[in-house]
Amino acid sequence: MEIKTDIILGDSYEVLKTIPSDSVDLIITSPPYADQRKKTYGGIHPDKYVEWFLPISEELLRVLKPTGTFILNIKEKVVKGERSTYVIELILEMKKQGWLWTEEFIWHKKNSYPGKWPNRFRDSWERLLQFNKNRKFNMYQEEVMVPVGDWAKTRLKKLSQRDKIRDESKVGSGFGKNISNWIGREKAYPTNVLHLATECNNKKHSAAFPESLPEWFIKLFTKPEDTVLDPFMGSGTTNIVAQRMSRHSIGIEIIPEYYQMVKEQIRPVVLSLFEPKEKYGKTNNK
Amino acid sequence: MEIKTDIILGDSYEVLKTIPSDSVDLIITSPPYADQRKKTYGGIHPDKYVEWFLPISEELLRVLKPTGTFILNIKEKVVKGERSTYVIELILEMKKQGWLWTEEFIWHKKNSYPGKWPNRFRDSWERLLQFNKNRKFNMYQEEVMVPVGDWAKTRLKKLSQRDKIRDESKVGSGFGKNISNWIGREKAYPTNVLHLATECNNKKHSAAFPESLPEWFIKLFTKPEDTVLDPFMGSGTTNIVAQRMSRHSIGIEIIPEYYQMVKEQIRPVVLSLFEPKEKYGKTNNK
DNA sequence: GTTCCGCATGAATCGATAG
DNA sequence: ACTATCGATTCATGCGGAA
Repeated sequence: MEIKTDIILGDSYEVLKTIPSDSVDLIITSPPYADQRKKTYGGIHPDKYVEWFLPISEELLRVLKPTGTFILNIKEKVVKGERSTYVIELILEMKKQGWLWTEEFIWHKKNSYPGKWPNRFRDSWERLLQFNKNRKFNMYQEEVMVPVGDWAKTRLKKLSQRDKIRDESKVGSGFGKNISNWIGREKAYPTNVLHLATECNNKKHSAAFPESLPEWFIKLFTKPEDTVLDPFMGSGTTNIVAQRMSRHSIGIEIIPEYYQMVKEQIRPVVLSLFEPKEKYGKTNNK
Repeated sequence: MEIKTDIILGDSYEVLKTIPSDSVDLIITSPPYADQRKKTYGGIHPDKYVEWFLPISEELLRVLKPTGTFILNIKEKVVKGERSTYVIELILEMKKQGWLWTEEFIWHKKNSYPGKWPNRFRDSWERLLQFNKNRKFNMYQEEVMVPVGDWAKTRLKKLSQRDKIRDESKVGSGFGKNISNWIGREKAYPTNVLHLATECNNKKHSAAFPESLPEWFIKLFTKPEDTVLDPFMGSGTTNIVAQRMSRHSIGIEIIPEYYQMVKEQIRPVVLSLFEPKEKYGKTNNK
């Protein structure tokens, strides 16, 4: 079996037009946010964002298989003290195109960008909008069930006490948590809130998500040898993870520097296929 | 100093019209969601929801002080496998009324409703939309600072060793009740993600949100003797907390049973003021 | 007086069945 | 065809009773 990882240099909209209809199982991307990353993408003004994105989402709707899923990582920026509305306007417009707005996951960024402002706190979450073509789509829930170890850990952190306190607290009785409730349990289904830390080890690229993010959705929505697409590849996280997980993938990037960087990162992995199996090896240097 | 807690029986829109303009410092409410709580509130159809809410938000805009804040707790339900759009439509319409959509907090509900479905996970978050009249508004960030450090780790270790631990804090992430316990430690500002469990408390009536939720926003956006308004009072959580925190408050409720229940819960607390101090006594029987 | 175990119960959602 | 109701699924939490 050979996994094909197609890295394409060019404008997203133009390249998408060359991709066959109904050929992609999962689209996962983090497009340039409005007016962000000016140096690299030129920055799209918040007022023009929807207008700019709609032709692209139209093409994405075309290339996605009927059973496929589109995960859009996005967050509105603050303009003049107010949250912009381009994201929610985009949702409404994409529905008009025929997309189903199936779900909105929350990505809780544990280590959010530091800073202090007089009238707001640090922004530590982003939207992960799930869109589909049909009500029926492929979803492999068992693949992302949380194993005991991780689950118990996260629970333990938030655990308060095993000793109850009745009335000295304002909020009423304390927690009487029964440890046996989770010990011995093997797996549980996750929820629509994802707790992931942002990775800050990629100095070159301006806005990349952690590998665990595409990994989670690739596990959830695809099987090996399915095809994953990232129309705004950036540092190529999606494609690198997809290849490691034996999924075909396509990455589109307009900036030559990023394109080159990903190209070089992909190559050694391909070569390693001719060597003894090394599924999750350190062949790609992240 | 006497704290006034006004519990009013009646239709929200009608009662709001009797409240003076620019008189409220904080509005925090959780209106009946579309098609939810049918048994008690009749249920508003998703398609009619915006239309139903807009006259009310118009009045809320009038009664709020220029420096005040409106916190709206809401979440869209799933209809035919898709998320409804009435919440995002509401945001757009409220902006047309003159509201500023300042921020969106996420309430991460640790104990979300159970269930398993082929195409979605459990919904474990809700929106806490912040609206303002002006870009400048009152915000007392220091009041909600949370302790940082390794105390959680230490406690975790003790816990695993089955030592006796007394912990009056609700959770370690921004809603500790006895923050004074941690004076001397370093403190940090919270983020816009709140971690709270829903309270499944009284057998009779379920509270819309846990007490720590209004408590947090009351601390953040008001000072003692300010006025808090909840136009959909329900079980009166907001008003009970406001009174305990020495804020005047107004609660509006259309269901006589809830109205009566809150009335009875408020009275004993008021009376206790004439007795020796009993700040966090069992006067309110939750 | 503490700790542990069992159990009821939710601002849920889907699919099937009934009018 | 379109709404109304019901059963099944699932799990964190609070509480009562037992060890």
